[in-house]
Amino acid sequence: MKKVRFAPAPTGYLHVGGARTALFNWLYAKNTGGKLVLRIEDTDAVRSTEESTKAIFDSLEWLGIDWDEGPFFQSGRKEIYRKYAQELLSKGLAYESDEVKGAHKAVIFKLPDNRKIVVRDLIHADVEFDTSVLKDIVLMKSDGTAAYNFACVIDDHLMGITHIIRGDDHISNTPKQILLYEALGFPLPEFAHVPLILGPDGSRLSKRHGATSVGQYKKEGYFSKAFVNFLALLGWAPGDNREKMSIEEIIKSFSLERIGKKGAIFDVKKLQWLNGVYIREMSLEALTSAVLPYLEESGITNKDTDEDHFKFIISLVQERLKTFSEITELAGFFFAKDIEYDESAVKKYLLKEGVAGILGKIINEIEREDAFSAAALEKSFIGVKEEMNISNSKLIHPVRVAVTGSAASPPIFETMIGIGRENCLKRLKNTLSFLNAGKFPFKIQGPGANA
RNA sequence: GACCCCAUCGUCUAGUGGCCUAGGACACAGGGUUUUCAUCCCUGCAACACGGGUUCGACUCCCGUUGGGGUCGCCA
Repeated sequence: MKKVRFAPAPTGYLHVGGARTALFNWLYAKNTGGKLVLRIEDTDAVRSTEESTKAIFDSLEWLGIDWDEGPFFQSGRKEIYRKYAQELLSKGLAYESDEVKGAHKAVIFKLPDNRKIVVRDLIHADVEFDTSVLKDIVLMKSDGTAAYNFACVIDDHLMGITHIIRGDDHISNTPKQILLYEALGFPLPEFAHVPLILGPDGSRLSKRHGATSVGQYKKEGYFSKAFVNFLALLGWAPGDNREKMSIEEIIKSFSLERIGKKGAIFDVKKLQWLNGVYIREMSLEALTSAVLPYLEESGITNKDTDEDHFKFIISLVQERLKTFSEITELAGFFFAKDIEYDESAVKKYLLKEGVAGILGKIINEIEREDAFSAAALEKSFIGVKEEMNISNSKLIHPVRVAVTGSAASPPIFETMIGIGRENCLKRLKNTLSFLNAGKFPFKIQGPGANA
């Protein structure tokens, strides 16, 4: 039985690189019918925090990654590490440091001279190191806790890990760990070092490239299934051109052999596209509940809005959404008390000859008609069009800007129905008075916003 | 700097010596549908880093160069 592990240090939120490592481990376990162990590497008492641990659990849960054993905390296993350190000490393979840095004496592993260590890696070929380029390995720190390479080796052995799947950045630790496996008399596990996730400039993905924590992507309104799908395709490919894959399909096709050796740049554009694909396939119910928190948070939901009406509005923007959070931008005007206008839309469609007259006419037509349906609206629009002898677009565009504040919206009749008769009338009249006053409440353009 | 890893379109990748005038997806550009936007459809753009070998034949194998990345903590 294969057994893998995910072993994050709780010194910050779950990084997307860590998330992918966790995912690959999880996928490997699922694919082979093996087990996944979760181990929290909190030997650094100063930097490890409970919040981080919690954030990691939250993110793993959001991603849908569960584990079969653990979580084990290294902070609770000090005695175990101490025992093995003592063993190496008494065998003469390790020595105590003379440097006094803390309450204890650090225990350090003495490296053999000029030995070649070959790391057999499932992703890379064999990688050879010479011990002459390595330094002695700290086993126990002078604060009495175990150092990474030591705790890692002992735990991986004691927990029965058969395959160590971890980031590429650990490859240079591996020869040291192999030496420790040997010294301790532990059998060697298999290693698979997956390439790192890179930022747009090709260097390791970090904060300066933008969002790096899984929590951030959740917050920005990405659907966990889309995110996982995207992550799986970063450095791994099924080999048959599939892009959108269900988690079951991914599990079924997953293999270590198909993981690439090259670092992969995190392409947010592709994530957005994939997220849009998932959103378009969501049920209205699911999408509505996914999107609701964003509307509530920005305070634009209208409590009077009934469920069906709400869903109707969601259905209008569903295919336009790339992330859940965009709902406020795309559907905010349906709920807003007073709309703000996009400056360039006003210039383009409202500040034109005859627009005031056209808006006045459509107000009349709508007021004269009791019904407020697509059919009724169409009748009103045709009425104005014929009476004023104007083209459809001469009418539709100004009305759209008048009722939404924007030049882009879902189809005009549905949009108006979503806004409601009274609100439409009110906005039309407001627009008319702004037009007369020559002054509009313009939307503040955020950075990157385009008219 | 030392050691290690990596190298196909801008990006993610397919490709394991002939199937390659190198395939798909994202992005981008143009067009159609929608008198808006989005969706959808069509078209286009665009790559084997370079130089040597090996071979009847190299994107695929070997060597070198260049470029990029990672690691060099009593952090993990």
